[in-house]
Amino acid sequence: MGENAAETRWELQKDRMLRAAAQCFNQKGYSGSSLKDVANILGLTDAALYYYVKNKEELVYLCYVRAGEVGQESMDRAVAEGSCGLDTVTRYIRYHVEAMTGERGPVAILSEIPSLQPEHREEVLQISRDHGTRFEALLERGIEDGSIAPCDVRMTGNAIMGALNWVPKWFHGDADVAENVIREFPKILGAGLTTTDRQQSQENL
Amino acid sequence: MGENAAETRWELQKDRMLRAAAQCFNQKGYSGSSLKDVANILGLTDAALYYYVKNKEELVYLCYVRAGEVGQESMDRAVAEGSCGLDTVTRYIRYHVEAMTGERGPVAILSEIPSLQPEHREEVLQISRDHGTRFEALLERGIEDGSIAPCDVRMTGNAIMGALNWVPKWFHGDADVAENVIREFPKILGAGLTTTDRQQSQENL
DNA sequence: GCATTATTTTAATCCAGATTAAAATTCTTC
DNA sequence: GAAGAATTTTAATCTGGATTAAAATAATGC
Repeated sequence: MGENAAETRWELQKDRMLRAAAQCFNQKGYSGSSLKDVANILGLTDAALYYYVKNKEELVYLCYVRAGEVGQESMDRAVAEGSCGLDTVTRYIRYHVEAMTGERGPVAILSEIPSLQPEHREEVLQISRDHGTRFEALLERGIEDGSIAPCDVRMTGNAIMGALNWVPKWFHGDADVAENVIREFPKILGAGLTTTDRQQSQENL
Repeated sequence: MGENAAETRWELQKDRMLRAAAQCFNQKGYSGSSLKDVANILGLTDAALYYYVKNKEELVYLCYVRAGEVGQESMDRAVAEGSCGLDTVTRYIRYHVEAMTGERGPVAILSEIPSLQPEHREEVLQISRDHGTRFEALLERGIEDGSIAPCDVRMTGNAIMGALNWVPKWFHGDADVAENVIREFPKILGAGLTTTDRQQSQENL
């Protein structure tokens, strides 16, 4: 039960590699990132990566699993510490953004799931679906306890998760920017959930 | 002056090709999409695509230019028809979502900009930046005319654009779903801009 | 119907970048 | 400081999918 932080050198290097890969994939795209690019960031040779991973597909796969873990951690913490539904959702947004822009980053954008081999693809999709379902459940809880105005939880979830998923696309490690995201994202995304004046400016068209 | 709809067969086919490519890239990713995949959708052979485009890079490039056009159209229309700043922003969101999920879709996600050749990359980046700037200007206008609560326009813009940019990732043409997005996205994203109760549930951490 | 142009296919190349095997280096332990 | 394991590199191969050239088919105007 004592396997929290990576202990062996191998595990440490592997985690470094996954971050380097995430950085590459987010910035250059999957096809635009050669193993050499990833290896360069680590000061290694492309062939060295094969000591940690079977092939490029497994590298992406592990990036995605890691991204899923980061999301789950944020959600777990939010659920543990949140009071009402809205508070929990807002915390999730904040914690998730904090993680992505901070110690756990960079986190890979799940852009290439279809390139994964069937078993890996299914697994990642399942993780992703579960995460979405968990988030929608939070929204429903908020609607029940009255902290969130009634809404289509599927679409609302899509909107919020979209905004979050896109963060790694434009965030490149600037600490000042990180501060701003952490402050603003929970505001803009959370505030949209409470308001009752939803129908305004919807009249015509 | 009179070049609105594509007229020649060549232009029609080319537009069909761009949509097919966007669909492929969004679903399978760039690397996961072979020219054969794109050609199959059109009932063609991969080599036939070279009649319309110099190479795969240009295909992506044109997809991205087209995506930019769709965004601009939505913004133009919103600016033309909107009243206050908030109304314009809300309209932009609705029009953009309508376009992406409707007649102009599918629209490519700008995931592989770094794979473009330098000139193309610069051009697409410029289009993308301009679009972001225009959107931020809308937010500022709304803050000035009092319809939008003061906020970090850069981050708020990132949040909203992220939610929008992610749509093609999960929307695959279902008309019922389209209805829901069009109804809910302006609500959730627009409502977050007006509220004054922004600071709630921000106290602790 | 024929000549010309537009469009697509067939059948090769061609190549960057993934992958592999063996050798070299570094690290550990006694 | 030598044996053995862990890690990385060097130097090849290997390959899918992009690309190309020439031929075949379809469309159009006369």
